[in-house]
Amino acid sequence: MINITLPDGSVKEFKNGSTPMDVAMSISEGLARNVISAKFNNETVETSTELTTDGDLILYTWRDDEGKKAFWHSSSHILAQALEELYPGVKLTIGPAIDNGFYYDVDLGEHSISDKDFKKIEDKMLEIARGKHEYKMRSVSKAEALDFYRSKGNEYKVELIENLEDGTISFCDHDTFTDLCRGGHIPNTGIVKAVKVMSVAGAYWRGDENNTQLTRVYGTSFPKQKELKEYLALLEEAKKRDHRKLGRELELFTFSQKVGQGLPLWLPKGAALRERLENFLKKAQKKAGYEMVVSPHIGQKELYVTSGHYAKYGEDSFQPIETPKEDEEFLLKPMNCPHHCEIYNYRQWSYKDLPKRYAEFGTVYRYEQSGELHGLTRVRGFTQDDAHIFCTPDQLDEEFKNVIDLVLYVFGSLGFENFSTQVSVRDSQNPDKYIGDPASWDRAEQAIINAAKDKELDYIIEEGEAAFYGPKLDFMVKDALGRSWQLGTIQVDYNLPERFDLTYKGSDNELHRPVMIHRAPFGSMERFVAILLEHTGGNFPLWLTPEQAILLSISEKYEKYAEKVLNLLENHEIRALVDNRNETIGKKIREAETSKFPYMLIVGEQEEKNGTVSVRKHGGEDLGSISIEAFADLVNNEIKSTLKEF
RNA sequence: GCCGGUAUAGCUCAGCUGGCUAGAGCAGCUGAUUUGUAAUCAGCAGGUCGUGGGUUCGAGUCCCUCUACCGGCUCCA
Repeated sequence: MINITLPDGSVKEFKNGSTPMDVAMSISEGLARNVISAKFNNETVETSTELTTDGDLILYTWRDDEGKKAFWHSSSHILAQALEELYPGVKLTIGPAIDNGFYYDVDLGEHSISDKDFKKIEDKMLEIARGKHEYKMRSVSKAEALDFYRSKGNEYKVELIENLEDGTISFCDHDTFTDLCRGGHIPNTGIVKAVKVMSVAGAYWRGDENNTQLTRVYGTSFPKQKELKEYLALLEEAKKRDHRKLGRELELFTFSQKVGQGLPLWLPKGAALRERLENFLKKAQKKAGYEMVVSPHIGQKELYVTSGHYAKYGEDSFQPIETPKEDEEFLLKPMNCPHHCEIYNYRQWSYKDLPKRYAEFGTVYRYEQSGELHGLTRVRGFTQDDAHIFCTPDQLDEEFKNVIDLVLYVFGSLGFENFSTQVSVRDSQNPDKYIGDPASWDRAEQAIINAAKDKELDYIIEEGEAAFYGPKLDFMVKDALGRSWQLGTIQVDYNLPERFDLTYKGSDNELHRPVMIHRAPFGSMERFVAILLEHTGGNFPLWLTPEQAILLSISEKYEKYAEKVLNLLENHEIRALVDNRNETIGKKIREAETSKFPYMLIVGEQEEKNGTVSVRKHGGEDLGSISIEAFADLVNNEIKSTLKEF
């Protein structure tokens, strides 16, 4: 007999060789019907794995993340079988579960898949699923595994197996299909009731662009048809929050084929919104002891040779601008730091002067590869809310923490609550990728981790994600479709002070090297506005939104009164518009709703007589008829409650 | 940059296997209507079908080039 400990702490005795499914059955028939995967002593097992020792068992259903993982992993086997049957000779590589489904990377050889083929693949998958084939794991020797895939001519699996240790290799069979697999499946294929091939894409073997490009087939699956429908509806909803769509509808920005790809054009409303964001940050920065500076959009090539950026990115960048005079070369500035270093260098500093905090909304240009451009989140010309802090090594910890406070203030004021933070450190395997001495790197990485701990950030450490000149702390926020984007960033740099020979006079009357912190709470104005659009669905905080109210006149008789109210609102610094068109009030309200005006002020006979406005909130709430002053108070109080002082 | 897809009016989209002067809704303009909390009615105007080339008696439709956009991969100072 063996003792199985369940998550609630209870211990039950089972016959040696009982399976997780047997355990589920002993608890309830309902659980047995729903259990689709399990962990035993923290290791993923099959529901059919025979347990032969005492241990902790967790049973998972579709409701658990682990259950979904098993479900989608198992679904990827079905996809692989379908692809093998439909495209003879296809070579399978890897096919994991991902956030909302799964994919399989395959080498199709002569074949190709386009969205017209999706239905065919889905039908084949469903046909396989309906066969209710059990997933059966078996151990194989390395030699056996290699033989199997060599005979199939699948060099990818052979490569994978060659990197595995003999004795740890297993295959999973279901129906006529066999795959190299570590395990973690649902009991049988029949549990998969709904499948959808989402898209195909190219993906490089092992993520290296020098390798063969494989075809990645993305899919998702569900235990019920209804859940698939709901998921697809959710995706449709998310598309409505896409910043590219909202940006056009709200007339914030546009792109032009003539101007060029990745070069956004800000429309008046978008430019005004940007200005409000800038002023908001400028105000906080002033309190935090920053000074504004201004630098030009180009700099001599030599500047970037000094900074090291030219060696690193020169070839893959916008190429130098040549002038009529020979031997002059200028680069569009890809970042502001070298300019700010030279600003620091304009005179000699004492340790008593530090830290110096130079801030600039600096527009930079980077030659992003064409396929990487994406709305406002990835562009070729953008404005960073940049600042560089030059401080003594002693001041680093405190300065870093102050910057974290500023970033948290910015995020809080704009309602970003679901962000994660990432500490990016060196890739220990590739020390050559980084410039600067290892001891400085160690110090900087430690300073960041200490600050993150101190500020109780929920952070993860990512190896190999550091910039080539220093480690960083990034604030990540997801867009409408769940893709993660870096917004705020704080980076420590020991390298540029060295390269630009930055110094300060210490109390010992000797010259010392300052430490530099790069930081941008928004990251870039473009990306920040994009993500903010998707988070708010275009319903910006009242202090930021383009127009806070729209006056809707019932008929032409009340035009004058509407204009008068508009003037009064302007006196209260409320941004408003008048809709005096000859349209029904119903239509004006409908359009004001779709245009996302936070407040609609209806004015007609009653309002004119009493000197009031009838207030309707976006969404339909009727606040009744109130005086202009009362409305102004309403707006200003709402703003005060969301926008605190730094 | 790579793989796959898309491009028709300001916006959202029809236009089947090639065959009369390329359609609709919304937006716009003109007129009627003077409206009380999500679409008043009528009329008008608007498109070298992304670009350049090719096949064909004939191309929005088929083929190629380029450009831009979309989903991924790689990249992201």
